[in-house]
Amino acid sequence: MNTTYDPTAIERKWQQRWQETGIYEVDLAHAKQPYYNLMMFPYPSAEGLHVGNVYAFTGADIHGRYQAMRGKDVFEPMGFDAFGIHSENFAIKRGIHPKTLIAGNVRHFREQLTRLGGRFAWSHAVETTDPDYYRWTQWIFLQFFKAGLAQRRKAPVNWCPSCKTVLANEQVISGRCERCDSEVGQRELEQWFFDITRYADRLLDNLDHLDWSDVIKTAQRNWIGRSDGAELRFALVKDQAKAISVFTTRPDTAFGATFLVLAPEHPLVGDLKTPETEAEVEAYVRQAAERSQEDRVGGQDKTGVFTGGYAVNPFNGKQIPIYIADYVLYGYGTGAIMAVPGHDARDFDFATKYGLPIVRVVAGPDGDRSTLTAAYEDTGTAIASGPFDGLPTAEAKEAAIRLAEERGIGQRHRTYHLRNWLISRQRYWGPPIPVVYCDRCGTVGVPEEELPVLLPDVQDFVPKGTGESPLAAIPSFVETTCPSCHGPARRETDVSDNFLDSAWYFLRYPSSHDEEHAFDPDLTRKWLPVDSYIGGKEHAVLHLLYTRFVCMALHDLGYLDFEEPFERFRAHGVIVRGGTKMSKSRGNVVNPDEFFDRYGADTLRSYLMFMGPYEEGGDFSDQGIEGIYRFLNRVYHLVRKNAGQSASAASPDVVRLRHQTIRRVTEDVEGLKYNTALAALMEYLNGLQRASSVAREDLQTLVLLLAPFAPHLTEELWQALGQSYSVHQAAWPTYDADVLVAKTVTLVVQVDGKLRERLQLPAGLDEAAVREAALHSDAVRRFLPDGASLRFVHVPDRLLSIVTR
RNA sequence: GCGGGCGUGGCGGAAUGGUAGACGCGUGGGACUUAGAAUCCCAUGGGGACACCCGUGAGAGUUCGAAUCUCUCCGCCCGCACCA
Repeated sequence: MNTTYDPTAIERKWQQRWQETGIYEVDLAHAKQPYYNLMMFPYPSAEGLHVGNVYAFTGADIHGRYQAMRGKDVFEPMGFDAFGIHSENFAIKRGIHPKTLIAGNVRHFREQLTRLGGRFAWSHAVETTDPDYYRWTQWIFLQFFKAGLAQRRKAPVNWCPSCKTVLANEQVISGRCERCDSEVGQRELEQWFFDITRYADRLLDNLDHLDWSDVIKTAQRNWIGRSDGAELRFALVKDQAKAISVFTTRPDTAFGATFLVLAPEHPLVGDLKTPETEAEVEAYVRQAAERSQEDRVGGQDKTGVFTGGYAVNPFNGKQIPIYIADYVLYGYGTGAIMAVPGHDARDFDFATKYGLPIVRVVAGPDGDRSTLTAAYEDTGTAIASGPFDGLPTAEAKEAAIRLAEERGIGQRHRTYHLRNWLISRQRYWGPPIPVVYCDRCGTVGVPEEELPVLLPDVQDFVPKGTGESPLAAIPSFVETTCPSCHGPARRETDVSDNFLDSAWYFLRYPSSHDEEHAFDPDLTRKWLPVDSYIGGKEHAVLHLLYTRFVCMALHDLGYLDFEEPFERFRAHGVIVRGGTKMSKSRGNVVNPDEFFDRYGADTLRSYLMFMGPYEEGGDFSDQGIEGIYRFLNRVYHLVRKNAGQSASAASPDVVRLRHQTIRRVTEDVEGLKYNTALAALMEYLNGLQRASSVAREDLQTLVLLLAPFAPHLTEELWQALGQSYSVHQAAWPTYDADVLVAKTVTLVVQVDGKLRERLQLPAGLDEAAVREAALHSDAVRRFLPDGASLRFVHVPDRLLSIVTR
């Protein structure tokens, strides 16, 4: 008998059997206990599956396998997110058409995912680049267009000079392009937007009820960035009919507003300048336009110039000067602020630099009214504020808003950090936006029956940087007829953002073969919302926010009966190596293929899960993986050696250990604490190896509990134990709480908080008996002063604490 | 600057108010072997006058009892960042 553990042979054998028997496919229409187990589908890069993907998918797959053994009909689909700038840029670099490139990458990814041993329902795989898929991406665009949620308008937008396209706000990271790290500039362009800001309140408020990792909820709350305050109008001195609107969260400090500041791009700047200031103002505006976003934001030193104009502070009637400065952002609020240097640090800096008056209008705690040496930004009591004097900040805010509304100089207002979603891209590799421009009929949506608008198969797909997509250079694509009047018309040549493709893929999985609908109403009702979604934190405000928005909008349009797509979302951690992030430049990237070859998928899966808590990630060590490999070897040999034995009765200790292990592993797997689940299995194995005899049931339990982690090895051992195929369809073991109760316990005795004795006692003793036992111990008595009065704290079966003080 | 997380042996980590360091790596010793590999067994936080003391980033506090709760400080990681 060959008893060597040969992962390569075992894994190949069972992968083939799983495929032949289709055990991971689900009868979607008739499933009794549907459980939708989702993970973030990958971007099929040329480098192949990253170990980060392996980590993410393994953790989610273990969850799916566990749910299946709990009797759920688990649907665990997989797909490929293959449109977008990343693969397009790579294709340009290599001079290979992205279509060719992606096909090869997808093939490679599928092989690797199969080697990983995931329980994927491959018959429902989707590829976002498939016309049968993006046809429905275009369909969603059209529904939004018809509902007025998709609009084309001119706006200042982020422009990546290297990718030669616009970017959504979420794709600009500290002033740089998310994809290529180039510095992003601003351009005023006509673009397509999805009006996600209309949903800002719902996107924010729904978070309270979602079972999601807190990190993600916090990130979304911050990104949406709702703030409540007022919009106030300051009339111009020169022309009382004109006013500057400002947004403030502190209307209570309006009496302290000693000047106004406009963003350099503000439309009223032209009206304000005087012959004396004109040259300086124009120079500043020009300079601001040239500076990159990063430069403007980076420097803490504030710059600005006086426009020459004055406004009236409507609260105290004083004339105050109007400045322009680039610390005020055109894109936020109204692009203008009332500067309250006494109570805002930025305004304080600016006022100090340009010698502007600083007035205190909020007294600090204990009525502190001293002269300010720095901005006082906390709350307090209003002073020097006319009718608001003596009111605490919160009340003064309300009073100020009321007063503004009564006098018609402003109103309550709420604003958001969230911007509308810019979805058009001047690129080739994406779904064409299904719109036609007609001189007579205007902007017309492509009729649904004409979808998909196919992406033409062309040789030259390199972006030109003219602000137009490469598609604009293809007359056969551009020239068309108007669907409405049949006259000559031009197609939209921009493609949609890659994040639109991935904002609905999980709706498509169950309906992947449906040619009539984007998603079948019955299947969708049965399978959605998703039961469990696991993915990376990096998508906290990109994918996860867009997805929620798309579902909410589809719900409002009557296509979905839920508004939140993911009931439960868990963010997994990040794998590092040697304490630092893996990157090509550091040369510390783990190539999964190497480890599949050397140890097998079961070992790599288990090791990745053993490195640390799944939600926190871990440190990959080439030596550490040996420990898991040894563990699986020991499991293999123990089971093989004892498989033939009859179901002999095991010792009570082993029985209790078995039940304890079932409980620990079950609870840990439920809580994604895979590292401690494996530790419990190791302890169990150690216990079985030490035991004089091992019963059949002990081995079966070991195999069942290990099955989600090491699916191939356990399948092999399940067969060796004479059980019927498949271990992955067997029932998860249960434990008996009565068996867990130990007959003897180790009871710890503390004297004044220090551990002095461990007593082996029968379980369930009352306090009097425990005291008696403790006071008989020399180790305890030694620390008890003569004649001291003693106090006792008793924790049954755990501890007795004796206090002498 | 704001928000979130983290800080425990040589290393990854366990313990979320009750035996600090489970489990694994590494290391030392032993068994088996002609030898090695593999495997198995024992030991492994520091100190020590060995029936003890110290120890969870630092300091204080609450408690019979704190890695765990509270406050202050230091350090690291992640997200956002002149958001009015």
